[in-house]
Amino acid sequence: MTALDPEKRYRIGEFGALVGLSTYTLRYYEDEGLIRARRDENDQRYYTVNDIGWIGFLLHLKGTGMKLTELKQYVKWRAQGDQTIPQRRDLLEQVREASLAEIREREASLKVLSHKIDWYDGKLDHQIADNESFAEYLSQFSDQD
Amino acid sequence: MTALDPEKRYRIGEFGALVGLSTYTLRYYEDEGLIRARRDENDQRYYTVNDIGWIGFLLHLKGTGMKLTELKQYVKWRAQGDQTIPQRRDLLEQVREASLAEIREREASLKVLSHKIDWYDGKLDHQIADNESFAEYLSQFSDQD
DNA sequence: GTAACCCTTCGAGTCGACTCTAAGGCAAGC
DNA sequence: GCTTGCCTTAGAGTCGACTCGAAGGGTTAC
Repeated sequence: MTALDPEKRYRIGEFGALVGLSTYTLRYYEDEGLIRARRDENDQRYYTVNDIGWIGFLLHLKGTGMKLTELKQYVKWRAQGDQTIPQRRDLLEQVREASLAEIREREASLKVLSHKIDWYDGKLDHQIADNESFAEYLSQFSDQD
Repeated sequence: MTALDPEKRYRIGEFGALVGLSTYTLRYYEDEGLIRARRDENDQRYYTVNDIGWIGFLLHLKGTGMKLTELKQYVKWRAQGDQTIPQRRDLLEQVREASLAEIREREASLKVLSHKIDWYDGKLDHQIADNESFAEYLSQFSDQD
């Protein structure tokens, strides 16, 4: 069991590599108020393993399709304490619905794409094209190809 | 049963409303070689119900996350006839994999977001915050909030 | 007949989220 | 002592996919 030292200071470059963000992006996020970094006696930023949690959470939110502006609003509310929990909850709920809708749309599109791949596979299987059944097959998707 | 007239000519504005694209976008796609429009004796574009199929298919491909550049390549190959079927198939396959990977990532992110919503709901239920269990709960996600 | 629509070219603007450069300067490791 | 990394501010550049505007002119619908 290698225990990670909670005191270890990661400088911005090292930390960026750890969380998968460039130094540019880390500073950019800091400018935008999404994250904070502590500073050493020479004003150089440093992070600890503790900071991974929050950034990971942020990246998950971003991964749902949440925009930076929304993230900024969220962080702002968070800084205002527990009385903004309803707003934060509602924002996340709204993001969740939008994200689920996008997934559903994408899945529908993927279905069409997959059928097309299947059709290509069929066409590749037996070189003799049966254009009659092709047209029939395609009519399922209102796809003229 | 209202049969739609396959001869009916839709001008660009009407057709755009039908497929959910602006006239700008339709002309743009045409410039990019993705679609074609017939012209009347005065060089005005027109479309028929027949054109809906291809555009719908395109929009489905786009809906999987396929980029315009990829779409353009696809259309180019399509114009070259059946000998490019393997390339087209492979391109679609590649798009499919990328798209599925994105869905999986988004689903993982959504799980985190949903847990957070649940947690807010719990917190809203009983006003007395139990910070001990909160920290415990969050540690699941390596989320410091 | 007049408003609303369509045509062309061509270039500029928008949005989102970075990404990088410049300029000038400190700091740490080998 | 020199390379590499970090600091600042401020602004420019990138990518993708539109979106719009101007200019100048034809067309369609009521």
